[in-house]
Amino acid sequence: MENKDMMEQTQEKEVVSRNFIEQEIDKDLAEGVYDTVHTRFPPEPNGYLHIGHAKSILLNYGLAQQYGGKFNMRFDDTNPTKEKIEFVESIKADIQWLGADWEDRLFFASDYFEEMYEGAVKLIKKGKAYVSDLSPEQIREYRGTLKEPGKKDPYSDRSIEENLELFENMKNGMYEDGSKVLRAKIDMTSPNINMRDPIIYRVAHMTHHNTGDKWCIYPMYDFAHPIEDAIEGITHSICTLEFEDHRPLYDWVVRELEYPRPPRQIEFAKMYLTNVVTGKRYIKKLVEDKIVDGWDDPRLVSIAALRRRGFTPESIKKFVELCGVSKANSSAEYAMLEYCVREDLKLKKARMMAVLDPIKLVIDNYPEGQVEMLEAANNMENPELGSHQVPFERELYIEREDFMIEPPKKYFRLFPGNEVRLMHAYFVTCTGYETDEDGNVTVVHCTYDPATKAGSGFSERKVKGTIHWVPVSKAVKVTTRLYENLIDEEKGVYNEDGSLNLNPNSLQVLENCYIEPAIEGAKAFDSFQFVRNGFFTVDYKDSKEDALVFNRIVSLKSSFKLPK
RNA sequence: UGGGCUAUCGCCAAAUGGUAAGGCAACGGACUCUGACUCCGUCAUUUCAAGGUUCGAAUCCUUGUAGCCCAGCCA
Repeated sequence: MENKDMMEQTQEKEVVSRNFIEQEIDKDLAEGVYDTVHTRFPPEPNGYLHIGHAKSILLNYGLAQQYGGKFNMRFDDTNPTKEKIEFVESIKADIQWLGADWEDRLFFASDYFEEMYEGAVKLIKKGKAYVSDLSPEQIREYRGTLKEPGKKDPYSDRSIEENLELFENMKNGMYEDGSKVLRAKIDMTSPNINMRDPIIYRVAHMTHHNTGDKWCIYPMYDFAHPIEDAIEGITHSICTLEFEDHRPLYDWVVRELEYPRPPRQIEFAKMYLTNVVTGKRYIKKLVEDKIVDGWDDPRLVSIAALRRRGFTPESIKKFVELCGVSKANSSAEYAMLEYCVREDLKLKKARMMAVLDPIKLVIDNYPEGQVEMLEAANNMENPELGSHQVPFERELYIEREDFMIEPPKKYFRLFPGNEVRLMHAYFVTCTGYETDEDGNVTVVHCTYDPATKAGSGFSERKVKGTIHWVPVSKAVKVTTRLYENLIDEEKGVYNEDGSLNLNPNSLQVLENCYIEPAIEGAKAFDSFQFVRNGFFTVDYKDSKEDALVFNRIVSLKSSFKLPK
């Protein structure tokens, strides 16, 4: 039964168009190049993960799932100068949160240092690698430029025996950092700079977070990565576009090292978000400069920040699927991400009323001191989420924007003489208002019609507007933070003079917000943030609770636009 | 003539020589106890440009144009 379902699903998938990576994999499988699919996510532990990594994680994991293959987690920790153990844990946590399961396959590139060393020795023995004494400056000089070929390294003719000895000496710590490197002997005149005798080992006397002081030579990415993939039996090594030029070298390494069924590198375009700072190094700098709270500041798009902002793993997964995979550089609109979280949460979460900018509403014909409990569905579209009670009384807070003295045409909310519905409660008709000496409205007066109680089936007349409210004496006062995305990338993260180009309204603190007392746990939170177009979620940094979703607050983004 | 890659609606993106999917956004309208949701409708005679091949081209060819990546002992 289950099998049948799965087959149907697969067939359905096949009708739908496949992305170019899936097509490549299909071909490999059909041609018998591989008989399984094994992918991996290989971050360097030098920072927190962000939305861009989510695409890679979910892509790699998804492919493995889809083809019934395996997915590995691997830290690409071949450069101890940049890596920290603290990032290892955060990365693992973020990936787990996203739901990518590496099962028992958690690896460190540094665990393969021995095999990589042997690989290097093998290359030397094949006459395909040599130790060079050139200084970093000389190496650069000899490499040539983008348009001019490089020059032969004067040390490239050393004998195999000499290279072997020198390389062993490198390993044994006989040379200072930067004084010697091991180079692959390929082609100094190649139009592809990566093939001009790339450095594959460098000397770095440094304590590694995983291997400690065992090594003082470390392999370079271009040499290490293909070996890591080959050792783990990776079939499809999926990475981003900037590594396209490195693929010939990747292939060279697995070929020269004679790995059977060598892995294959496939590149796809990174994902950017329009008008949002997505670069890892920018995020890092904003954190280090303390421009933001930390790596999980909700104005960022790190996984931790998105989590804190109320995004769910499902919403991010959906976003990645919606974006698709291609080789064209592109940047998705933030609206698409918001759509995904709305879509995911709308049936899943309880909703409640809240007022961000309160103004008092007095129901003059409602008995003073009377409190009545009204039933409010937690989610009107999903009755399974049940309901809660909201106390209703003579004095309420409503959103300041939900009242206007002189409304423009098509304004459906409260204004003198107009009747609206108080959500989950009664119809009220505005009878007047009070102002202070500056003319600001301080209190709105109204009368209610007891016959119009919600759920009573009243249908004699209809109203166009329904507004949120909260009981004055029982509402919970909270401080709300409204977060906007931080940077308009078109202007650049940094101005030409080096100053930061920040959105000054990226963080608004609203001191005077009220929420319903009804939902358990709500009191525990003191700050909120919102997802535009309808949802209001709790910032649950200090709570392990999932985000509550509030009902839409009309004043946040009304589709009613004031005529100019 | 350094090399590599890319170009399809405001934003993603499919179409693999057979007559331009879909989603987001936007805009109309219906519905509504959230101006939300839902529903229904509109939104590329044309695929960066110009030529060519073909009965037929987004797909093939030619010549251009634009953008991205590469000269770390980073990944």
